[in-house]
Amino acid sequence: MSVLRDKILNTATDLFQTRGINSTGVDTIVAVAGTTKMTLYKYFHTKEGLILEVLNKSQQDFQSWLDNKLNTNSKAPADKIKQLFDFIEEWITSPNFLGMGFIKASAEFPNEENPIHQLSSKQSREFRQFISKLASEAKIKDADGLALQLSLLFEGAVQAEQMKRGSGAIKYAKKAAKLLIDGAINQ
Amino acid sequence: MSVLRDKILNTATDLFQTRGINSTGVDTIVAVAGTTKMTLYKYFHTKEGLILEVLNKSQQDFQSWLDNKLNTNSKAPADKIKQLFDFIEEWITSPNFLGMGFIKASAEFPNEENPIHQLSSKQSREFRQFISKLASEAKIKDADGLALQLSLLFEGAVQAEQMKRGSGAIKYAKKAAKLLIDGAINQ
DNA sequence: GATATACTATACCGTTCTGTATAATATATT
DNA sequence: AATATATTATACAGAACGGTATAGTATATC
Repeated sequence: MSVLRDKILNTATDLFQTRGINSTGVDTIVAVAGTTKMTLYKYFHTKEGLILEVLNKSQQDFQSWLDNKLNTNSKAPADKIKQLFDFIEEWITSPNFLGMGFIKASAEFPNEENPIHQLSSKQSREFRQFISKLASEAKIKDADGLALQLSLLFEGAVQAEQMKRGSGAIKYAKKAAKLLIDGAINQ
Repeated sequence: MSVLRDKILNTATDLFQTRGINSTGVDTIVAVAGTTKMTLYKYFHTKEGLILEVLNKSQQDFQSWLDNKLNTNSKAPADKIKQLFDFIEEWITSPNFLGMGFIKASAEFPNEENPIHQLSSKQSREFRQFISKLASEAKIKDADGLALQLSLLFEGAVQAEQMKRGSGAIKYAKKAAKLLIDGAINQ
């Protein structure tokens, strides 16, 4: 919509990931974005509103990127779930990788009543359901079970990479995922 | 050492887990612990010092609990790694479970230069090395590789449980772990 | 009884936080 | 030229933050 609105959104996304959400004040956001608080509060009514929008946009961007990768590279339904972790590896090892929004946000807002925690939890659940859909389309019997296991490997690998850049965790997550997927297919 | 020192440490541990570290002020800690700031700053020179001690004690407590479980229940070396996730399940599903300190702390302090992040990262690495030692003693060839995979499942399951209490993620993590362990043994 | 130690109570400092009020400026539309 | 809109600049309110200074109390030891 507005160029300044986008600039604020992108700046906040970056700062939240690199410095933490609670440690990033709105003054810092507007200073880095090159605007003022009045403009920020015109587009986002509260800091919490901004955080929620940042989380939503981050997840949409990630999901769009992944959808595109899967749709252009994988033909058969079974290929998609088999290649899923190849693209996740590409995403995690990219120099632009700064972490997963909903993983960090849920840790900063641990209370399950908190709207930010609830959105994080929802995004995690929806991503798991997305994997489950891929598994279903690949005619895997216990699609939900496999999806849960793969999501654990995914979140574990992201967590490991957030703790130590270049951890190499995703390589082993990929191997484990392959084993679980092959096991689920031959069942 | 001192009863008040312990009270502050335990109160801070609880509040950090349930409300977040940055969202918990020292005023709140002393109020809940039933003491004053003067006493807190007598035992812990800074809030950061308190956070570091909380993380250390939490990890020591967890590791001691797990060591004890493994030593009293598992006889043969191979039994230990096979039963590891049984005890992790017991820990995660316990009503006292509030999450893993180093996972949340690393998310709240994402900068790798930060002492709190560095301690979190160290604790994650040491736990992985602990699993690797179990695998080695069970004569597993790629002990480090298996340990990394199991730690991903572990951290993924903890993350899932932090997001949604009663997620049931650990049940599927256990199944996946069994598959990976059996695969690594028959190699 | 004097002294040391542990702790409380309270007030405060300087800073930072989210959020708003007010006035000025720039730009485009009518 | 008049008007609406977007944006800046700045100051500030009110609360919370980490941390300290000061004075007083309770308890145990010598």
